[in-house]
Amino acid sequence: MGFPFDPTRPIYLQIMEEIKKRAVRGEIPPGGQIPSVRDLAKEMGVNPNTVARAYLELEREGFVFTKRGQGTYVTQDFARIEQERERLAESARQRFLKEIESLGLNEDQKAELLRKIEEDWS
Amino acid sequence: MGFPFDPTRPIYLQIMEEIKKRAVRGEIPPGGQIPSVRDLAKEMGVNPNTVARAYLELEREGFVFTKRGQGTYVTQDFARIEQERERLAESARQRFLKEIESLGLNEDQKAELLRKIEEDWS
DNA sequence: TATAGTGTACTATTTAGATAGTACAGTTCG
DNA sequence: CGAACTGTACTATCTAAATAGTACACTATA
Repeated sequence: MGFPFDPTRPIYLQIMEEIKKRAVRGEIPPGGQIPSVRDLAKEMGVNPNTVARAYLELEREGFVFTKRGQGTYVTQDFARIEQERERLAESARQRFLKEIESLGLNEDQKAELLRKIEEDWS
Repeated sequence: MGFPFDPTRPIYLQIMEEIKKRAVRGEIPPGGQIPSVRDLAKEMGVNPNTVARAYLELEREGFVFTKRGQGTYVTQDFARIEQERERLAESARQRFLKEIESLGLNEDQKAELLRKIEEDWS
């Protein structure tokens, strides 16, 4: 039990990211129901209030919607989910480039890094 | 003025990372003095106490040392700095791989990502 | 109709992070 | 010596995040 949270970042933000990833991976289909706040809280080992906050923010972003008394569901807009996948991939790429750039590596070191990534993906 | 901090992460951790990056880039040489807590606080627009905490943690890690009444200095151990560069690059790479993996991209999408990175580095 | 499962709205408490302000001891240098 | 720097050590206050507990309105279903 217990989700591997990064202790240096707010849990509710990490829950938001996890829900988005599950939808982007297709683990939850468009219009599909996400776990109830109580279930996910138990699954992740956190307080239900924290999950509720994550769902509230996700709804404000329009990524999920709620049916009162029934549950919370991922948006039915498939393009919205694809857009999220693209956005997450793009920000991961930019964050990586920025971090590497801040280290001032030389060409050889960058090439070596690239080689390792290719190795992982081949 | 004002350093571009990530509001979702503790400032003192980001200051620690910034000091390490400056040393890794060679901006501060081995044994070189880092800014005084008051100067860096002014430069970054934060409270001196926050910078002091970052320096304290950096000293616990052995990355810097202090001379009472004089200042704080980056370790003279060049290997220690190189090790830090390697560690930061490696963790950036792994974080990137993990993030991409969590999105469930297909081979084409991964190849496209790789192409963009190569483009940036060529 | 009762029961269980939804989201949601509270209050209260604790903790970590950040700020503000003050103070002090050690060092350097004019 | 004295002034201007260093790091460091306090106290106090504020805020965001997280927890715990309770409660309520809504919905589906046995």
